[in-house]
Amino acid sequence: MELPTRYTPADHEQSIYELWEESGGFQPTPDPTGEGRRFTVVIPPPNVTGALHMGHALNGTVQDIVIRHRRMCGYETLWVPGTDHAGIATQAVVEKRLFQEEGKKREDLGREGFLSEVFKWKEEYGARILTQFRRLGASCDWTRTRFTMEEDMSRAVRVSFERLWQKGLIYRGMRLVNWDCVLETAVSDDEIENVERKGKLWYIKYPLKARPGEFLTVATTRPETMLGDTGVAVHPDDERYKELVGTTCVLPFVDREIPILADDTVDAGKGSGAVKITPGHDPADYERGARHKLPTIIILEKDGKLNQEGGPFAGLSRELARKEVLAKLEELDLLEKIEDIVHNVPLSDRSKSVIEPLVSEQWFVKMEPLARPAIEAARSGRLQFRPARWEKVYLQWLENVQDWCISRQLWWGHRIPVWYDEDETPIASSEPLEIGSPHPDTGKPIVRQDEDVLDTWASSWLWPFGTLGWPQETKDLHSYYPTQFLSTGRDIIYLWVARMVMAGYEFMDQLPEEERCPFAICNIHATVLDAKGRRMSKSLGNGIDPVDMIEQFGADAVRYSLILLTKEGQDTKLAPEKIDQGYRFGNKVWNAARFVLMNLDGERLEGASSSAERLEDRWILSRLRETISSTQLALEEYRFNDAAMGLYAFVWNDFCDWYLELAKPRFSNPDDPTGPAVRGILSRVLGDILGLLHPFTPYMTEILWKARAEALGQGEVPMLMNSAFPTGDRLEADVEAERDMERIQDVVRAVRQVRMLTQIGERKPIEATISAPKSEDLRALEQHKPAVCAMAHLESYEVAADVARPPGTVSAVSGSLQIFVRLGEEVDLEDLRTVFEKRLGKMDKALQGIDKKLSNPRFVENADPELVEADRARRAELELEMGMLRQNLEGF
RNA sequence: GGGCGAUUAACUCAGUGGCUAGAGUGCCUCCCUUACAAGGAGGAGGUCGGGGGUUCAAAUCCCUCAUCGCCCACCA
Repeated sequence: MELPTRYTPADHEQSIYELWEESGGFQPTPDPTGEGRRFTVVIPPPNVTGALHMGHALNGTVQDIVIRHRRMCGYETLWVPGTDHAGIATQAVVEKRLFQEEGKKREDLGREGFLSEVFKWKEEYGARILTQFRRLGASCDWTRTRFTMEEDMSRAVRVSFERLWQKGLIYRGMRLVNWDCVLETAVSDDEIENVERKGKLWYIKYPLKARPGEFLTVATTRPETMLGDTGVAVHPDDERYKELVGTTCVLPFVDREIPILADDTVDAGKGSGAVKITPGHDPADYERGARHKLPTIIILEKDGKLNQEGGPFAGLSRELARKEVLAKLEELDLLEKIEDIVHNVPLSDRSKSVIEPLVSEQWFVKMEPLARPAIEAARSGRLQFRPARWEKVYLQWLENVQDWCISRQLWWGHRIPVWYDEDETPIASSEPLEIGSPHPDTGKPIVRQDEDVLDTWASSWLWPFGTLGWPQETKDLHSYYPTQFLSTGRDIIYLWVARMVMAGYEFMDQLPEEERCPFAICNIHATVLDAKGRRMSKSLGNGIDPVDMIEQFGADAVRYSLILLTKEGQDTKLAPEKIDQGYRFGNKVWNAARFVLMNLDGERLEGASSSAERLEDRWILSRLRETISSTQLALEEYRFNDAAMGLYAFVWNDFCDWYLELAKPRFSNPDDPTGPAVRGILSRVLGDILGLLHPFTPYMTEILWKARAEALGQGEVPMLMNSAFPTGDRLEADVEAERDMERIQDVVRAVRQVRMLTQIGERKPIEATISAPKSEDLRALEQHKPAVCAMAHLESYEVAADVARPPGTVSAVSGSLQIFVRLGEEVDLEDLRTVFEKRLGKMDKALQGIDKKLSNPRFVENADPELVEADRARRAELELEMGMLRQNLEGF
């Protein structure tokens, strides 16, 4: 196979992906060890409205790394893909499009007609994001792709609802909910966002009933809601108002007499110290109203217009009503003053419109009983968060959990499986009830099904087992539940993660307690920000499209860059040029592989690891062993960044910069007897590098794997994806080789430094004399002359335990080693002197630090003896090296 | 109001009690050396946000302040 000098991802990615998919490797295959190890991940189902963004790309990469790694380790792996119908979001998108393109509202089409429009839309766009996941290289089992609105999932939702109903955990009630006036539905507390905005605080005078001409002033940011007031509250200890408590005032415009009462939730320091109570339209007032048994008056229609309770303002929109109310108050001289303030305004996540708290009839789930086992799951360690600090966030929400408003006044979603008879007696049923059939409890004919649909999370919380077939006892459910790893963003810890855990414990009760938690690890990935540290968003237009990046740099580069940039859970600022780092690394691997392969020539190379003939061979194999084991450990512990950084350093610094360079003269010389050995080792190390990198950069490694097999004359080999992850089984740690190699690197670097700083020239052949007072250094340098000479471009050198500086030479110093290099006539030593002086300065500082420690008896007594010994040795070394540096500086 | 995270080289980030505090990018010098110039070699550059404390020893642990960001909170 001819490999171009640059890696060109676009030429390979699609065909490689097809090969993977056709191989069946994305589908689970039994653990070959017979131990039955399984590893399951369910994808956080992206919204069908969505397109891949950087958060998805990062999370997709993380999941794919885990899955590919476990697959290569022999686990029976399954990664379940799918999409979420995302009730509100999708309905809003389709409604908007319908209105813009055809000028129609959903009511014009009717429920059936509208739903078929949404399904059409879903068919057209729903798969797009999954296609983009494929481009990323995601090794999902696409034969198991699920959608939260498909029939099986709908049934799962109905069954879950019925079960909660039977346990008495579902109730219907008039409650204050967050109302989205644009989408005309209730939304949950978790779907609103408080945004700080400039506003005004209006001070309104309410006439006192018993004292004509006197007023009680209340302050409000929402004057129009006064039409729904049914009381005024002051703090019980507030001297200003004490005597008014128990009396009444009269609400302007509607002439309602409302009581003035004392409530200790009132903050006397805020506003006027008196707060109007609007139980129908304010959460705090709802509580106060209930406490004091005040009536609740609802003044808004579903679309935000005032109803007949608005009196003279009936029919106006809430915005207009506010203006009119204020104008009228002004006219009546009831407006005392106006203050400018900054306050929080609740906005709907979906429509971005201001939420109106509104009392309405909704369905709720009692959450406290469901929360208990979910809390216990985290406390007991059965569920672990990565990073661990997110556990606190999870627990805090669960411990203060509010009942869940699960009804939505939408059409796109799972219709609430509740039917009513002619007396409006409700009954939940997992099997749809026919109109006219008898009500299971009352026997009276069923007349209608509830109009509302369920919150979208009422289906997504079933995802980890619903996708595996629940409520049926399928083989998949048996085999793959519970899952091992879930990775998602922090913004849905409450919305989704906590609810999935609750659902797992609640609905998987056929399993023993310890197997119900839907996943063992919940990984909260980093947030990808723009270059300025802002969230990427459509409105800011600062998003970086992963698909663009994949097209420009390749999927491997996007994956590797994202992992290099995101130390576990730490947010990252991303700019397109940062993807370049991943590409450059890929290109480095590509070229290293190309170089190795062009020198293999179809030789059969076996037993590479046992034929290490030279120091560098032993060294690279020892380094390889260390890299394999640290990568394996990091991946087992979900430390992706550590793994990627470690591989980066091993491949680039150890393998390319040193081993390949040392290998060059050996196989370019046909007479070199170590040629076969070096080729064997190169092929071995390359093979393992490809295996280690495969979870991170699957495409490129797969191509190179095939090329390697060809170069080795192996013919058809299994794809890398389906091959075993490298193990260091046949490798041993070689401490001596690593130590010797370090000395050699020291010498080479020292010579290079002298060459550069004195402008001898990097490659000019020179001779050297080395003083190596330590016996092991002396041995190493005598033994490994070819390596030193090759890398430092020395013709030859002499080495002895103690050598005086020969005349006409300058010396490079490294540790206890001194390398004397013969210089030409006119050489400028200034740069070298500067560097040596600077180094001396640093070393002197270090020496002082050590002296301070060693002269302190408490250190010598308390510290680890090994540490003290190390410091003594270090001190001796420093002194020696400094002495040599000084001597040299004198000679300059 | 409460909680969490961040603050280390010009930039983006590693480093959680003990080597002369590291990497990538950028910068300076040299090199097209037959894998890669999207490369190689060498170099410059940091009082680790401020202050206090614990310790023989602090970028690292504790307290406090500052700045930035995120989340939660009845937000009149």
